[in-house]
Amino acid sequence: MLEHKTISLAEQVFDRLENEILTGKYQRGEILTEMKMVSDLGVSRTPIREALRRLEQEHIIEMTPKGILILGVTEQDLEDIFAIRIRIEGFSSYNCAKRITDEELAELRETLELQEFYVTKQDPDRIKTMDSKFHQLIYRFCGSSVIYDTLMPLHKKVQKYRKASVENNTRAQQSAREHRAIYEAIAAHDAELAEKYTVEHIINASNHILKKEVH
Amino acid sequence: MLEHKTISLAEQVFDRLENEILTGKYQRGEILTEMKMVSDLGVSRTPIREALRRLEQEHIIEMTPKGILILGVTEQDLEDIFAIRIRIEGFSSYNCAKRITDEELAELRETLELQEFYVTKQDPDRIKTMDSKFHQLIYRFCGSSVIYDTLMPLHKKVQKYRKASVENNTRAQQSAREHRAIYEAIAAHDAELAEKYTVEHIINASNHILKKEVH
DNA sequence: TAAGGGGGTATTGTATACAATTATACACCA
DNA sequence: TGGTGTATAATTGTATACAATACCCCCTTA
Repeated sequence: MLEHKTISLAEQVFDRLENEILTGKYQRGEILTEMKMVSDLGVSRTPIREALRRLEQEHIIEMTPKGILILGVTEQDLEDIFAIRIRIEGFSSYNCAKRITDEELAELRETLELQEFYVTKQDPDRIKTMDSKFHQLIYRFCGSSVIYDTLMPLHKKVQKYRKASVENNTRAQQSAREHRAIYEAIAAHDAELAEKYTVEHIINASNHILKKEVH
Repeated sequence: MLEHKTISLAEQVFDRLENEILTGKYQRGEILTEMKMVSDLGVSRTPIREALRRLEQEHIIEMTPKGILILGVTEQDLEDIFAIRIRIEGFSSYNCAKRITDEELAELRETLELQEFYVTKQDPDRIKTMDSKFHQLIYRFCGSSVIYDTLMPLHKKVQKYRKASVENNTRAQQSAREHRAIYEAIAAHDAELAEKYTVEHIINASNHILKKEVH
């Protein structure tokens, strides 16, 4: 029997607030109050505070006596995030290639094909969603919750900056091709190749998003 | 003026529970209840739950309808942790060497000298404390909250397994020497060397803790 | 005898009431 | 006029009361 785990309000509030902050709904330095969230979300302070504690742990907000200080993700954070991802995201794909199941592979493939489809349709929002999901699936399928917990927060924090990237059609096409190469390596269970292609992909994404591209 | 930030009960409970779990006070699979914690800690459920949400985010517990399920850190987790630390901890030291201030350097040095002192005294508990603090200071002084947030949880999760390591006097001496080399490189602001020595140190620690040492 | 349903209990999940702390504005004094 | 102390208001921090849910045991019945 499938256990249909009910999602608590605390969890829902966390997801929503995290998403709003990481997509740039609030400015860094802005201060909210818990009571404002109570009226905005229609939920009592208890689950809101449980969510806020987690957001504080991720260092994207700070709970101060004046209210909830929005920190978000700075450009400097972004540089550090990519410096780290370049060093470990390949390891994630390496492990994934070694232990992925056929069923998981099918889900990864479907995500990739949707991404390719939306690239031809030039639908940036959906491209972004599938691009992001592709990476997240690899984190999940690599078989290590430690890798997942390490990479997931870094990946999520790039959200706001990723959108501009996929709106560039040339980059969107290139990104899809790179994902295809990573997928093929994983499907062939060629760990070394999957790692190599992933590192190259993160380097390219980093260069594009950080606007360090050589002309 | 120094702002003397008062530490909330939620924060204190988090620190205490995290420490108890990561030092192995509870067995993996064991189930506690919030009410038990209320009577143990003399604090109401509210701050306890805020702490539990954070521990759940770190994947060292799980909040289930039956109670608080202890997950802790498995041997497999440990392997993944070191695989990741080998790849990024050098980067942390690299940055640290580049931007550390004289004041921070003094604190790092004092910690190292205490470690060396306790090694001669053969005091495993204090060796462990100073060994751990040395790494944590580098995370702090590297100037990136992203690096800090990434490495700190990984480092903390090794706690339980580190103790056995420092009780081996030969390894304790070697570890102190390695820290000394890292410190000297950082003090000389030689980023490349600091990175090199740090990677070697993590590899050695990994080999020793994971008992993969070549005989 | 085995399978399925129902009630009771223990637990977490949520809302609300109360306490404590902090910042701010303002008055007062040097 | 500047600084300092105090009172007040707004916010977070904590405790408690209430709701919902899942599980377990036992009873019933085919």
